[in-house]
Amino acid sequence: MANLHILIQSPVFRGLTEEQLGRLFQGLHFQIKKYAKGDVVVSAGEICDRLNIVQHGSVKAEMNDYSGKTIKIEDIEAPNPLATAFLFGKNNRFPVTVVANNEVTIVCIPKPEFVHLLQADRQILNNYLNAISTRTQFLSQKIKFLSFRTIRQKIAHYLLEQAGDRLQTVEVPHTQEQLAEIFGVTRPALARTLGEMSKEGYIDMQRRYIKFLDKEKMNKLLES
Amino acid sequence: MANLHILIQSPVFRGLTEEQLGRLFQGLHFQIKKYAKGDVVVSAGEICDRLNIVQHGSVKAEMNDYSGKTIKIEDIEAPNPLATAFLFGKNNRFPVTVVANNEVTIVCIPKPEFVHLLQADRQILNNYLNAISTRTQFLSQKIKFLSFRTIRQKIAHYLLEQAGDRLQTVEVPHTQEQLAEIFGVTRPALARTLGEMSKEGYIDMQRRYIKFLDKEKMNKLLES
DNA sequence: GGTAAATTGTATCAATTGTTACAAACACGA
DNA sequence: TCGTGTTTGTAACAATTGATACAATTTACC
Repeated sequence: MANLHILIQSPVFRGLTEEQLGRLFQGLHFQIKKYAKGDVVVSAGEICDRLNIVQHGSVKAEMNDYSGKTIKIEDIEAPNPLATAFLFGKNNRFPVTVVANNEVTIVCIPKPEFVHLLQADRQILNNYLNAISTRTQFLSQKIKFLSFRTIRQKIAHYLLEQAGDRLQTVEVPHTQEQLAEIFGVTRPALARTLGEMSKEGYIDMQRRYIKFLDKEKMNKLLES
Repeated sequence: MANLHILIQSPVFRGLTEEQLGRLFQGLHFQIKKYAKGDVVVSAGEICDRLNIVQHGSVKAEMNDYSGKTIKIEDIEAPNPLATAFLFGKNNRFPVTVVANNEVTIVCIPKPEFVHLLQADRQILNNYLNAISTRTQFLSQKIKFLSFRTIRQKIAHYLLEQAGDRLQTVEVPHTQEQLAEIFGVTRPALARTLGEMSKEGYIDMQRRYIKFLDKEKMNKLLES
């Protein structure tokens, strides 16, 4: 059997020993597919009825906008799975087209077989549930963030979150450039708003260190 | 054993027969808890190490903003589960405080026991995976939507999505008020933008019926 | 300590959207 | 048919942010 042990490093099979992995894959019905650079691994709209894991190489996920132009979404390196959110759920079609970046091998496990794996091994089950759940949590957070209208609100939310129980000073672990990226705003707009909030007595700011002056006032920003 | 058959209508146990459900719950270690109106079912920050399903009655999920004021997030009616995304994944703490709206009973299955159920019954496994995956898909869609900056882009995205393969006319199944809500903008702003796009030759609009005049031009709006 | 690169502060103007208000068109039941 | 409530069209002004440019400050490295 080919070099499956690399799969132990994938989020789905992590935590297994080589023996366990070997045993589980014995008698399992699966394929290993090879692709050359530029080959289409899956097309957008195709039914997702199998778990694909990149074994070697890397692939890119692309999307077509409505005019047919393709936009690159992300790169997926070995040994990571493709589109774990579309193997189950209401929408069982790949939302993206996946293209090989170089010589690629893909481990391809049909959905019924994978369900067997989930039932047979608690570690795999936990891994998979954790992976999807973590993603859901991440997306929820992101939406919460995007739903704040003004930059002031985003700043307030971010700082209060960072602060947690600490009452005084927060060291921001990002540059303004990065923060602006996270907030989805331009860097000067962020700096301007920080400046305003400083002048208006919300915070006292020394570069990366931000001190709360009036938490109450700041909380009110988030109430609209 | 109490009236567990109602659980068959919950997303987690749907598709099971009463016999199957009965067999699975025999020997299962679980609790049924009762709460009076106003009781706190779970507090925000509490560790989520069990699956809670509302068996009778309804509960509300609340969140504290940073100033301690509580905001109602949603109501959960029987027979639906609480916080399915936080039983697994990196963050295992409830993000919300759950309070009983009336007399409530909650079926409470410890995580290890629930993992047993997932392994023992393929239907439950599929139900649970489908539930989380569908939610992930929903959130992904929503984020894609929120990531469009201008109202024109949101309109273009929405209309092209609605149109699908149809080339001509779309009937919008919402009022402008509702659409504005979905887009996260004010109603007059939406109407204004629709008017502009009409004048500029993107669309021809008769109330709920919108006709594409220049799909190419519209696609270009989404390319920034 | 000095220099180049990175980071931050600030300013100006245009574009977009929110806010508020009111009129016009439509839908529906009496 | 006539009102009445809902939905849509439109307008004026304020607020917010994007875009762009450049100066000031800090940091890192030699």
